[in-house]
Amino acid sequence: MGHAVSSQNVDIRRVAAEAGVSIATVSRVLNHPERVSPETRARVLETAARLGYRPNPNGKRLRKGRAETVGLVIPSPQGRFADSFFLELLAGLGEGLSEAGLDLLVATCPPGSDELACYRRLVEGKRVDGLVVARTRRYDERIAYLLERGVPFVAHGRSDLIAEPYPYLDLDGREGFYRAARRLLQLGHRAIAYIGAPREFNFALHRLEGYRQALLEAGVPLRVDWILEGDLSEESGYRLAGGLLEAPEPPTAILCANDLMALGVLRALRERGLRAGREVSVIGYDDIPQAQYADPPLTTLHQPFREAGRRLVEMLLARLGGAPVAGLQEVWVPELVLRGSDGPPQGERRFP
Amino acid sequence: MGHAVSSQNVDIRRVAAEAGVSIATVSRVLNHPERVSPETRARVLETAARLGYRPNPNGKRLRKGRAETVGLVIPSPQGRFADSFFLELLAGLGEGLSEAGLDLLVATCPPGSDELACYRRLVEGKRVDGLVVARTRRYDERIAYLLERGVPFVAHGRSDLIAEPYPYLDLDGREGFYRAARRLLQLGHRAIAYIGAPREFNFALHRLEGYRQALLEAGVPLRVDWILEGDLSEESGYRLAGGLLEAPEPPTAILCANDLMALGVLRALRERGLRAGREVSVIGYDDIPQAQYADPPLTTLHQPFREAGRRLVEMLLARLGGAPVAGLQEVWVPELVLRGSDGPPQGERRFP
DNA sequence: CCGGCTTGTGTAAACGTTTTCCACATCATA
DNA sequence: TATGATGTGGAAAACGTTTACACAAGCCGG
Repeated sequence: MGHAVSSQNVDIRRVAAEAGVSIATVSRVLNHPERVSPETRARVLETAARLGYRPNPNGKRLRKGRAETVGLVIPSPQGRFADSFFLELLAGLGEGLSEAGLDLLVATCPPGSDELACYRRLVEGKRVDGLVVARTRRYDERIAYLLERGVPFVAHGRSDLIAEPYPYLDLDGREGFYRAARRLLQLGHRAIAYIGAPREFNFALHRLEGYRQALLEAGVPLRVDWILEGDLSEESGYRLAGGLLEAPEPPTAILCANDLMALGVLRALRERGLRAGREVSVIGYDDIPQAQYADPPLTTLHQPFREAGRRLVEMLLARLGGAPVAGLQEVWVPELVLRGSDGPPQGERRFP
Repeated sequence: MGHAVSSQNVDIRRVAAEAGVSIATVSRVLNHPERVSPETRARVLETAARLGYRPNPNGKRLRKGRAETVGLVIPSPQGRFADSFFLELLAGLGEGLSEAGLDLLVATCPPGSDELACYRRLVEGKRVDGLVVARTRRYDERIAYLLERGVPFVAHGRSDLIAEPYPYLDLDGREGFYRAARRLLQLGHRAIAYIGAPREFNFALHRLEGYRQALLEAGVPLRVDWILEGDLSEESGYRLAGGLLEAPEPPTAILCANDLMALGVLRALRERGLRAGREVSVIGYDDIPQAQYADPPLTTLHQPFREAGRRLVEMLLARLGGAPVAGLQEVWVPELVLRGSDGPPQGERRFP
């Protein structure tokens, strides 16, 4: 009945005194309830609740030698931070972690500073028990570092050039773009260009590979002047699309390694009076929020980032619990969501 | 010369022994360098560096009774998380905090759960020394709670219904929309509609007030059927714009309380074959990344969230240092950035 | 030449937990 | 009734810091 007390500074000692037991017992009630008799357990729980007792995390952390915290480093680029990926991931991570009673430590890495230093600060400063590594690169020095130090972590995305096994959850860009390209081929397209991502990123090669495979299977020869590399920005999509469209023989479809570049392509089309989904088909990748408000709404590959975040937490928890890496490698297939930016090619069209 | 040692478990005792001093001296060297003689200081620093010593934050936190951590609670709505606001803010906070040697604890608050519980967990669980409160509401129970408990915090945005003073940094929505409305008036518009935000949010009233003031000063009577309230989503902008445009006497300009709704308005216009910036002018608020890629690019009010984040850290630091609230209340004026979605009204136009 | 002040360092006591012993009942069993 | 086995709870030792206090040495002015 007693309502909450001014829980200003109630520690385990206070609870113990109030309940007429030793602090060890209080601790046991909270951490190993089965090792204490039901009567005392009930009594302790009651007084703890009455006093509003919350174990001080720092005492706990110090004693247990753990941080009870998981880290995430977000690179924060110079300009606008258009990247909702991290926010979605964050939501998933946060939900999963709070259920597990762990804290989430977020460090942002300013553009200039080297990223690895941020990781070092968290790891060597014992601020986290484990980490989530996002946006993996082809050879990812962060992963190499964490493996070398034996720090538990999970990666969102693979890093193909790292031999040693580690836990990851990846979205299958190869399969995704294989499906996207097949969609275009089935619509009748044969002149399909590809605007890719910097080779540094691991996913860049996977996506390109999906595109190649689909075309080769369909007997469509690859054209080297239709395989471009952007920097993932809207601007670069716009620029590269301009080049493609001005060429004597422009493609009838353009596949983009991310939505931002696809939006740039849409802009380039609009400027030339071309309609996406009619004269030229465009497919993106990521399904960022803007995609559905684009004109026309962008056909793209959806990646369930929030769900990925939740799953990553489960995997990390397993890893922290000592589970072997073997069972902790997953690849999900992104879903092709059809909107308005793709359609059958229009045979008669010709533009300079 | 000696290169880094296997810094696996080097604690202050180890450094002390190696340097031939007591642990107190090592601690002093690190925390109060001036209280130790230059010679020993140099010797200790050298050995600490050689051993790769990093003070264990948990020991420190326990002893000092502080968490050395600042908290931020991000509400994570159900659907897509289109809100780059938090990411920008996060970047600013992260940069500022890491300079100050503080950690940033991010908690995400799932839609169902009550937000206050998240704050309570952080505060009463002694997980943070201070908090940043974003997206303040007209009467903000989070602020009331923090004030009541005497927890240091800074708010991004004001909460008008709270009497007691507290530190905040706000963007002046009144002034912002006053300027936006004046811009439209100067272009010659007289039929200006307003799509606002839920009254629950504090900024909603400020923005509306700016709109009203500008119109009243210009002698333009307010029309109640032109003052609408959306829910900040693209969808609601689209829907409300539809209503405005179908009316017998549609407005020539629409002011929106955020960019997302403005994008919805643009979509509604496109569907009706109307061009934003020609037949109807549209101005948004926030300058989200999508704004510059919209068709046409959206004229809007820019809010420097990252800079705000940095400043908020400074303010919070001052507050943690015991500075009085008085000097910690700032209001910045957002900047009107002209893009393509506004223009002079076209007198002869009429549509059903 | 001595009391007091300054300067530099060491000793030891916290900070609030968890956990490893141990001690003590209680109880069934021989 | 002695003897383990079992269950329960207490005492105390960590975990790695910071800091109040004590102490020794050196310096100063009287």
